[in-house]
Amino acid sequence: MTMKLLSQHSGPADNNFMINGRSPGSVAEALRIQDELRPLVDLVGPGPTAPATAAGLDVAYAESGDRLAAAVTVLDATTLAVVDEAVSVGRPAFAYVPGLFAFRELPALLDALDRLTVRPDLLVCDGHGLAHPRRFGLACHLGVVTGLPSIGVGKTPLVGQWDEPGPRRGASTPLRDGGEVVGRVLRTRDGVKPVFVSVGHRMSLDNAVDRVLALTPRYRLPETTRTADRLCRAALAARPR
DNA sequence: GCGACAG
DNA sequence: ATCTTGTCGC
Repeated sequence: MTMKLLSQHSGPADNNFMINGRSPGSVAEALRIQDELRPLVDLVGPGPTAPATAAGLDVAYAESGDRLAAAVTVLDATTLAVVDEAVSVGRPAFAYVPGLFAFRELPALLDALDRLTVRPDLLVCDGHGLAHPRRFGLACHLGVVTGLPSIGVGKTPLVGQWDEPGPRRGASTPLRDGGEVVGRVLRTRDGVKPVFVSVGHRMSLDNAVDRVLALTPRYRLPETTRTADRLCRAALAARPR
């Protein structure tokens, strides 16, 4: 039983997704919030090895850039069938600033999460977790705020250096930044460009890599991300202008 | 000072 | 993120 839910939110004012219940009003404030929340990240995990469900989260923007749709899809982790989904249409809550990306999409994503009827066992985010300049990317932020285990899967790097992984699915190399391993560069399919996997919250890196591979039976990106991507794009198309 | 820079 | 034309390959 797939539940489709659509909501409208007016912007940052009605979203309590951080310590004081509103979006930051400046870069300085956003940085301060990251500093406050970062210690709350659970780096021990190791997280669920056999989650019943896994959620994909993604956001699509209108060409004007003044409107967005955030989607969450919950998949049966074994069959990869969608068992629940929700969308929220709204406004970007913050300017796009690399390193502060989460503040832009978090309100809408949390709004969508609130509308799910199923509480997922794992969040798979389209963006980095610990592979972030201050070790607090979108996946960490989402994990801390929801309390759910989370993984970051980025399509392009934000920080770090790495060696090219082998050409076959499953090959991976460490992603290093500032003398520490912050993620893994993972080949999810034979011969395709690798993705950047990092821990978000309540997960070990090894488990995160395993979960991503389990969610990637056919394409470069996890099925969770693909279903969420289609959903938010459809939501925008359904409400043009 | 000059680039790089998730989505 | 989104725009954008063709091209290569299954």
